[in-house]
Amino acid sequence: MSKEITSRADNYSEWYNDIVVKADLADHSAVRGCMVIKPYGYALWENMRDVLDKMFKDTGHVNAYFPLFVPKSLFEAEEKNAEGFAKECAVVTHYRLKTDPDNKGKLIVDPAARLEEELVVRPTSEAIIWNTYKGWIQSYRDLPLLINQWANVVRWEMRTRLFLRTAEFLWQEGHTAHATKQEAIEETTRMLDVYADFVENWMAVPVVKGVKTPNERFAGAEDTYCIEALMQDGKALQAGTSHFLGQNFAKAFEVKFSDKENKLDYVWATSWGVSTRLIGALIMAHSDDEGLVLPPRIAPIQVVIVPIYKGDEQKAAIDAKVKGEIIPALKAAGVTVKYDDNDNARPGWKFAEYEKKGVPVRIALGARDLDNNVAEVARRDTKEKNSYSLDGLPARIVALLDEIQQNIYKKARTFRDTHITRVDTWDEFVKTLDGKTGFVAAHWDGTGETEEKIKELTKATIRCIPLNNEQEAGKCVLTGNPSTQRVLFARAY
RNA sequence: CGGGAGGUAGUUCAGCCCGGUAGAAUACCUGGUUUGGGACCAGGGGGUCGCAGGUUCGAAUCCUGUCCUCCCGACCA
Repeated sequence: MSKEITSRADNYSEWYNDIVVKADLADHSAVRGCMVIKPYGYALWENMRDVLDKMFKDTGHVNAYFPLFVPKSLFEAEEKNAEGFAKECAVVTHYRLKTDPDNKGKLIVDPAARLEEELVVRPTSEAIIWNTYKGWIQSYRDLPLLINQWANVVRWEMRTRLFLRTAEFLWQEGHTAHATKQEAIEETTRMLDVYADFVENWMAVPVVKGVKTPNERFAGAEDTYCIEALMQDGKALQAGTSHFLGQNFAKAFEVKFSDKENKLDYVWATSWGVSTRLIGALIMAHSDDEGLVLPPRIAPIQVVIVPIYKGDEQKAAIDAKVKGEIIPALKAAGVTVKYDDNDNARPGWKFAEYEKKGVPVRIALGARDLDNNVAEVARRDTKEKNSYSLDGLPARIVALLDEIQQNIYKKARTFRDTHITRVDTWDEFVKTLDGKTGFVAAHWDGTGETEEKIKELTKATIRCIPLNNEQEAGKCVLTGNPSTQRVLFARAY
């Protein structure tokens, strides 16, 4: 039945690709490393975006839009940031094409149209934004400046995977300026909390909040906070980051403000972002060998209704019930519903199709059901089917959607919790990574050298130092040097 | 960027070694019968064989280049 989708056991990578393509989320494009997000996938992104956008606005942020291009001189102003991204920047060098004199009908880059200064296609927007903020901020009265933008960015990746790592992707980036260090740090953690709230309560993906080690930190940041999620194959995925940028960008772009005492000081900055990568996380956290499994709260279609009938008479009776009563009631209850009465496809085909696409609830309604005043309700997460009375059906569906949301979160949560393994020896460390997989909580001596060595030996990186981490004396799992706390290691996407 | 595999109908693939009028299944269209887990019968339409060169009387097939995809590495603040 599900022969179209490679099973996870057979080939996890292919399974992932199959889900993306066959659930109609996205396609490869003619451009290397770039994807086409299809309407169903984009609808999912729009739902995610709308929820996040509201959360940002509820925490005082406003949206704006900054240019795609960053002059190279601006880009290089904050040295560490520029260095960090240098290897993966697309660069615009010319502004004109012309007809190839040697090859009619073909175009070549016009060598006479070279730009005096190259333009970097933004891999992130700190540079252009801080250059702009310089003109917007004079006094403490202009602060805090709380701006977000929804945009595309380009990072020239060697190896790409739909949603997880593409050369161009969609995201939001928040860029804020504050009068005090304390306030900027509070903003950083506030937005981390917003991300965790969204990913756990809307996407139903449990996350660990933590801080990155200096090695894994955003280039140009003082501290990088992150939320880390665990995928079904036991690999970790960074689902969002929030950076405390200190005064690095303020200094690089000369952004000063006068405080109440009329003293000049550099402002304090944060930036934070989540991207279409979240869709990759969503897929790998919940989906199964039959296809996508979507949490009801962000599913583009929450309920699909499939009529089962013989002849026009039965169809008319079902139509009347569905269009006249069920759909209006569901819509009134805030449920997104699709009635698929397309006569070209048989019910069985539709069942398989909507399972593949991860629609949380399916209602099948036939003539027999009408006689009994019931409907067959199937849930995507457990594949259970039950008949429910048509009286009170909308309320039952609303409750069921909520149950599904809770259930898939719990399932992912249990998987995550049982895949955090405390280990104290190198032997266990390696065995856990290779066998059980998941997060390994181990002592680390705090040095970048040890972190590098472990990465080299096992391909595992320190995903984060969890927030409010328990302090506990121990010995580094690799070097045996003293350590004060355990950190989370994992192989990661 | 290295190593391997691949690109032929909307899709999955055969044909290529050994050059000679482009194939199957499925999807699609028309008509009919159907409809409770991927329906059936009959008829029909659809492909510059990724793209560009070359060899040849003749290229999906041989040669060169190039683009794209997949797998494994390297890379990934």
